Amino acid sequence: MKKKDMSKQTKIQDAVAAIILTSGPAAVSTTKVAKQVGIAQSNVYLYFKNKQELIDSVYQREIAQIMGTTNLQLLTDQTIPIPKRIQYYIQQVYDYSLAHPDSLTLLQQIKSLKGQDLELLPGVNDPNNVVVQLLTSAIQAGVIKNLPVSLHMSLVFSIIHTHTSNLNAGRYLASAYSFADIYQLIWDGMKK
Amino acid sequence: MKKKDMSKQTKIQDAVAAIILTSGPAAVSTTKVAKQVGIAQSNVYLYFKNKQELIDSVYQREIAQIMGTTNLQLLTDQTIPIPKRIQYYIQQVYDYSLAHPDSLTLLQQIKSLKGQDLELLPGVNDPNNVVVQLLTSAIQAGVIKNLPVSLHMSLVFSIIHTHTSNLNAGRYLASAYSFADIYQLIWDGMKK
Amino acid sequence: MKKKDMSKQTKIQDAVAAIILTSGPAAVSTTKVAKQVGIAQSNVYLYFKNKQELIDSVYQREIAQIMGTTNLQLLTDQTIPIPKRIQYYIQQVYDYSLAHPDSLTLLQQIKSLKGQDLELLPGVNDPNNVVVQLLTSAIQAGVIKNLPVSLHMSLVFSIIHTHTSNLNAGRYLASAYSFADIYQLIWDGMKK
Amino acid sequence: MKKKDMSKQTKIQDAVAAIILTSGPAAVSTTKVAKQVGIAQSNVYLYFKNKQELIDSVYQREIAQIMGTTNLQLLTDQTIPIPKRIQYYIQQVYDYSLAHPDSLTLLQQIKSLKGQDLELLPGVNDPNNVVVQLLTSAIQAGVIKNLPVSLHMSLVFSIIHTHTSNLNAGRYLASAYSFADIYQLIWDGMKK
DNA sequence: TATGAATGAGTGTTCATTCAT
DNA sequence: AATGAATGAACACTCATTCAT
Repeated sequence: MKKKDMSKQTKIQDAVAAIILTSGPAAVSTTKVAKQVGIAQSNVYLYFKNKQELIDSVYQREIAQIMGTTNLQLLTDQTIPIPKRIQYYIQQVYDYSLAHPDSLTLLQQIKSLKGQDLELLPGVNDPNNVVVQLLTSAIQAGVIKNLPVSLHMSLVFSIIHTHTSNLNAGRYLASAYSFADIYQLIWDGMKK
Repeated sequence: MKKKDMSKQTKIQDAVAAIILTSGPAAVSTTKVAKQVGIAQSNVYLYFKNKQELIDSVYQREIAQIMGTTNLQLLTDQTIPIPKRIQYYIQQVYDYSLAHPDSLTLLQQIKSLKGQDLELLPGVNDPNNVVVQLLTSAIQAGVIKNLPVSLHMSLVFSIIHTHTSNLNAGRYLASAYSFADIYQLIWDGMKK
Repeated sequence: MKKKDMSKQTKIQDAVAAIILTSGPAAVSTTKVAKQVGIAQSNVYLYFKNKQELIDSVYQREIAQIMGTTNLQLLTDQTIPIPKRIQYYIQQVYDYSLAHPDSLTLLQQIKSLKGQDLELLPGVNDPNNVVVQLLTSAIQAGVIKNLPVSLHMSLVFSIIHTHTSNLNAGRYLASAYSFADIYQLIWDGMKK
Repeated sequence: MKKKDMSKQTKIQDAVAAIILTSGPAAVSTTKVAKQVGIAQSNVYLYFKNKQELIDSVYQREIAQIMGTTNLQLLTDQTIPIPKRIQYYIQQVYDYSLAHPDSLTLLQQIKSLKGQDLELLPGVNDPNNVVVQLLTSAIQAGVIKNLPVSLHMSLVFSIIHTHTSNLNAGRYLASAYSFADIYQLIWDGMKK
């Protein structure tokens, strides 16, 4: 039913994501995507201008999903102390990553396609970015270490991503480590 | 001069590394590699059985270089307290990464070629691996947190890699942060 | 005109057959085939999964044509005496071979591509094969010599094929020898 | 020991023959040949001007071997009656083919490389050819059917070749059929 | 005699993209 | 909205051949 309701556009994006996750980003081709969706190859171009836009859209969709799941108000609420807000942030990334175990991997894979290691998430350099603002304030307030924001964010993402990948690969059970355990490592690293 | 002395094999590997770093691992093709080296495309196959072996060799070369620069004795020397040995380890990764700013990126890119994010360094699952042993002992001794070794390693690599990439991209000066700063974040995260 | 009506698929197969007959099976390449048909090389893959399937299809087409021209009922009609049925069989091969002078050559050439000389026609080892059944019955009835069926079939095909090739090469006129002449040699060899 | 005494030239020819018999004539390449012999690829060109000459030499060598094993005097001895001489001829082909089970196959494969089905053996059109002379005389003497000599020769070769191939493929035991059985079929076909 | 390095042409195959229907 | 046919460019890889050593 859900499948039935899904637009072709979505189906195509799903196929791209699936191919990336199973065979790597270099394996994505309109041929394979179309075959997987069950449409003609040329059909892909009805929904996406070209391959790059298709892949970009998959990236954007993933970002949008993260943003949609994220409670930005919690992070900007000045009435909540900064450490608490950072904890919320970490928890949100953690929860999202567990709920969508392939999401971070997918983003990282797409990034690697083009070369050069870019920031793990968009907006790391965007001063308007909510998280960047939160962490910047935290540095100024002397709450977390005076290090580049990107280092703090990298800490959050790499630890959670590695943890999720481990779970995904069955290297240990989800019950083996709680959020508190993971959070402790991250926060100990960040905090001043 | 140096170029003159270099064997074709090395030149080819260099070209592969360069292409990966500038255009991503998917952009590597025997055609481009040969063109960059200034030889006929078929010539690549005189030195490498196939493309995969070529790329693998670039990976192995990078690993070998890291290993060559690493002082393993320091890490296994039982007379040195564990925290000190871990510090040596972090310092070695840090120094290497600064001296070879593309090395970690290169390794990460090659890994991502095939899909699925594997461990950043080989031997993470290899119990004989010196670093794995060191960290395992550290956990048993209650020196660092009781979390998967891969999480601790991921912490080390992602922080140092992000830092190096930032420097490489000119986001801030190398003098802006000392090793001590970086180390502090990592060690605070790890230590119990 | 006929060319206009022919599907691309057929044209491609025709080109393959032509190349095999003029330059041998090893000379078949998608490049040459496409050039001969007047299409892009990649176009071949719209109609055939790969080169092997293309060549196989040419083989199958030839077999199908033979089967289509063959009156199998005559060969299985138990009311007709076995020698007469064998004569019909020989006559059918003869007529077909004269009408399609390249057909047997084509089949033989394709067979030789892969190495080892296989049976000249498919189904020589297939006990369900009508001809095999006919000849087997003939042996049991003591009508033809008690020798492997493949020898009898080889006799039929090699004599007729050589004769047709001779005609094709203009070594003598078709009028020089009648079917009766050819048949006599074959039948004398087979019969007990 | 024998191998040690063999000249490189011979070893190369052997490799070509082996490749043809196992993988078909199209699979012959200087690369594979050299690898099989254990020499450098370029080395092949020390002994043969080019690939064609190499393959031709393998062909010639096979022919020469047949000729060497054949007792030509028996076939031209006018004191022996023609039917007896033809029987000797058939027996010689038979014996040779059993002793060198791949020889006829090899010759046929090489022929097929170039396209067009040529005569099965060289000299079929050469009036000086001993066998052609024998069969021509036989026709004139009214001993065998008045059909093209090539048909008679094709009869001999195809039957014996098919029989040998069957043995080679283990389709039946050599003891299952005697020379007399095979000879009977051939001679019944030829004789007037 | 023997080799390894070199190369240009060729192989089969896949690709992203376009276009008429 | 959807398709199939078409294509040129790229791909990895193999080849026959040459040449300096």
